[in-house]
Amino acid sequence: MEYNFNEIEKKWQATWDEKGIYHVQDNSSKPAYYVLDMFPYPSGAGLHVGHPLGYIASDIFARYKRLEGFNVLHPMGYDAFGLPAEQYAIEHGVPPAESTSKNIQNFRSQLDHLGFSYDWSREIKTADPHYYKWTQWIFLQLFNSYYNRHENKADRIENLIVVFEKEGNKNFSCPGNDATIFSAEMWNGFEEKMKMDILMNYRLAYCGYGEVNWCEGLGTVLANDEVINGVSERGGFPVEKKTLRQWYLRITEYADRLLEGLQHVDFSESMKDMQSNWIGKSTGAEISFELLDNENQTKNIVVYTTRPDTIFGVDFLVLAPEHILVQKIITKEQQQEIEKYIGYMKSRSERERQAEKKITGSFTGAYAKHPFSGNLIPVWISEYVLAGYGTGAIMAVPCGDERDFKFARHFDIPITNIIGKDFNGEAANDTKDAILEKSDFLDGLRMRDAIQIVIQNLAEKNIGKAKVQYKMRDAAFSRQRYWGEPFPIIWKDGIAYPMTENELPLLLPPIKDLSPGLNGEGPLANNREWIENVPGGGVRESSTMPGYAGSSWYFLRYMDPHNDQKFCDKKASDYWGQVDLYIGGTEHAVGHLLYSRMWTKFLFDLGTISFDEPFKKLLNQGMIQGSSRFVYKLNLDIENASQLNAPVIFISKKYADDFLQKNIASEELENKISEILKSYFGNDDDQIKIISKNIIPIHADVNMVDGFELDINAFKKWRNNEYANAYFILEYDQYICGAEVEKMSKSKFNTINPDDLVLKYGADTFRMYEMFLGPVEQSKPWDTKGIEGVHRFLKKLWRLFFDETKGNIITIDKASPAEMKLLHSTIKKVRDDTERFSFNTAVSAFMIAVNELATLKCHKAEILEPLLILLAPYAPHIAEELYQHVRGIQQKNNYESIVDALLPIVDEKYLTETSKEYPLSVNGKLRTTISISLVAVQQEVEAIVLENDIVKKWLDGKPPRKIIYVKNKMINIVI
RNA sequence: GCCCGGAUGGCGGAAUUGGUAGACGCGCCAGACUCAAAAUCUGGUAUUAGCAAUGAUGUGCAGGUUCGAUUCCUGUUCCGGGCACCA
Repeated sequence: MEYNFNEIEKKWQATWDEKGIYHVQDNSSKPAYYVLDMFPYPSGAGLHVGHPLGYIASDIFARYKRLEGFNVLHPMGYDAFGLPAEQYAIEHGVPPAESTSKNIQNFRSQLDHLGFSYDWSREIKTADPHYYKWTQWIFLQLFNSYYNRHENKADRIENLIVVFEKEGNKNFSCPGNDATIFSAEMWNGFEEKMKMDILMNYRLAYCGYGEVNWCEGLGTVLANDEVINGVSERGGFPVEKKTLRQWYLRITEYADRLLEGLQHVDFSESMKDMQSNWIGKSTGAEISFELLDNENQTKNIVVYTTRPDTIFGVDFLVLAPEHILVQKIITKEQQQEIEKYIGYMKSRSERERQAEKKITGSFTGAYAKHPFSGNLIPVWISEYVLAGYGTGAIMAVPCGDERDFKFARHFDIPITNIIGKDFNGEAANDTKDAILEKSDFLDGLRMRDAIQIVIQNLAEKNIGKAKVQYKMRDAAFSRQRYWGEPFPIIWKDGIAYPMTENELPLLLPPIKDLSPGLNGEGPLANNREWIENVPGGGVRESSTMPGYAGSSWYFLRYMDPHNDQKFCDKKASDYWGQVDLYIGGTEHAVGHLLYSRMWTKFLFDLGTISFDEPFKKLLNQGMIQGSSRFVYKLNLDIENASQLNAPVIFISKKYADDFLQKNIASEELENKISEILKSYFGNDDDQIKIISKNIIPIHADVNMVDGFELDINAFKKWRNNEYANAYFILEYDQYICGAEVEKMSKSKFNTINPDDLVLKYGADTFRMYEMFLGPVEQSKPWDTKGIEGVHRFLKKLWRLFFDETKGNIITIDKASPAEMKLLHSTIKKVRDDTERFSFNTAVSAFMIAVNELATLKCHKAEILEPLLILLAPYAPHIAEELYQHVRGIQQKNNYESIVDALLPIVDEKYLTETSKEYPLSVNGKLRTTISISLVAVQQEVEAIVLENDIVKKWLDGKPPRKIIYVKNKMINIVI
């Protein structure tokens, strides 16, 4: 009987499905465990071998936990809203709903071939109204909430209104605008519109005007993390700043908790670093500098600094060019120059400013007074100060800050040195450990220690205060797009009114025209019927929510996916709790992971769930890169090219490399080329003059290349016989391709479709091979070659059960101690490895075990049955097939799936030996081996060793200099 | 520029707490079976000297700590990822 993996896998997938074996209930006497994959965006390209890596890892772990006796929640769904479907609709006229559902079907069938244990009854799609009803509901909760800074949690906006009516906002400063201050009487006297505008500045989901990343190419606004080097992540269109009405999430109110929460989750250090860098907390002080004003009334410039200790080293102030005060403080003499500078600055794109860091700036003519010394300090403007961070103004300390130093140098501003010999006059020194000089009351203090003293002093004089700043901004939450959740908001007289819960879901209307609306509005704005069809008057919000809206809470929905009364019943979320293991790529480090952490904290604040971190442990799978192959096409520029077409010639790697390096063809290559030209042009070869030639590497489909050797016949047929008549210059009778590791993508012809591999080797082989490739967390290029090795292993396993001629060879003989030892050491190794996510070494352990059993000719059910259960998470189909076979042999014929089996446990008694040979070394140098009982304690070991004849001889009567080390592995004597 | 991670045979990688470096797999070499091929099996495979036993060298590079370092420390080079005028 042969290992017919296709048949076996089909059979068991159908059986498991039929019996609903992976459906889990929300209550069980078993402990709960939640294993989650980052759900995919169902792109049209389908799955390539990179996608399943994380899914396989999570499936192994879910199955493993199930065998350990846990009630495991392991669901899957689709992040179905998003830009690509809309782009596709614009280009091909297929409605996004249609293409998305087609892509989902395709994804599903690909996933099904791999034998995953998802509970598909819990499948969710973010574009499904039953789902986005609750996305809209959560948005309404955010809209109807503010952040109570005293209690450090979100609270209903009604409660804030009650406070305003009683005492104004003196205890609840406005997060959207510091300058908003009012008393109870003022509040009660405000018009409705005024009140709503003020409340908008408190809401956790709010609408405001702000500079946004506007992408003309996509006709929409992008989040910071969707912009890469000044162009859009998708499409690569240029992105510019534009002021637009936008919805935002006030995530900055959660900055501290998002930072603090990182200490309680098991994320990799680099992931935590990325998040905390993104949040970018810095502590420092705001300091107010009084302006020495000429005409207008006196104004203050408030700067933000993390280094108040350097206050006496301030040589000038710098404002961001966009700073509101700039226009008010410039002197007549400087007016022209400043305007020229601002004009210049506006001409510079974001990209230019990032690319070339020029030192630019202009003097305003104004001076400020130093808060302590009273010295006059010139005020400058410069683009290196950002309007959006801190107060948009800084105090420049050239001796301590590199940028300030360069600026001072460039504009010949005298530099004050407050750190003596620690400043060499050539470069700034940002140390905190220098002793301060020329610093009045700070003289002689270490800078580090001076910080608090300065802040205290400033506070007493009421000219400054300690201040914490964050780099993170509020998250832009609206898109001028069609394919997203509509906002449940009605605009009436410039006021945003939330819809009520029972009006949800607000359905996304099907529309044909997806072109952008006027004035930066989305496509929905063109659908007047929908926009204006509002009972009670008003118009609907025309923008839609961004891609991350639906993905910020989906992990909660899986716990209670069909509930139409609540987004998730608290009983269900209490039972399942946090996601125990979350697997996905690092690319979501600062986007999705930060937003879902915020939403979870918010829902926790509302009391709707009992945990405020969504993911207990995060495992980042590495990317599987493509290993691209190149062929080298020779471009010939020949005389009379108008009449003659040059032949298409491909050059093997050796010659091409040589050519590309030296930029000139070797004699050997020249000869080969002229040979081809001769045969191509026949007798006319005298006429052919090559003017120039160069080589262009082009991607060849990796599926036509074996290792590095091109299958020339397949290549000729490629792309409708495009190169059917091409010539090939070979090396050693082979065409050798160039290679490079790149991201896997269709356009690079380096994608490998898992379906093909599953067909050829089976899902079990594929699963194990992806794991065997290396640590899950590591990125690595795909290489199909090694898959044979894993496949051989499974065939070998099969032959432990079936012989080609004899058929079944399983026996119910008693196992020998050696066999038991092998079994239990394998159980131990595999369990340890699986628990620490070292799946590659676990696969190795299986290989060693099977090799050993084959050598021992061990076909005993007693050994093989537990081994199969152990293997089931990795290779579920073959394990189930053989397991049922073994149980049949043992006459346990009632069907019980291996899925319901219990994982074998390690019996230490088979692992311990009574004595062990230890290597014995002298001064680290291996000398001999010595047999010592494992139960011996340290003193005994010493005695045994010292009694050893050889050792005695070495020691020559003298005692050893150092104690003997036994570390379960070796013994060493130091003399 | 800053932060984080990494570097081990021809290749992917292993070495879990400082303790016999190179497990396992690929590839390659030789052999068995076969008319032959495939499949399968057996042996070999870091470098170097040697017929061999064996010796020397060896985990990017230069040092250090230690009886002993792929592992810890200092410096340095290269590669990958993230952030980027954040005061």
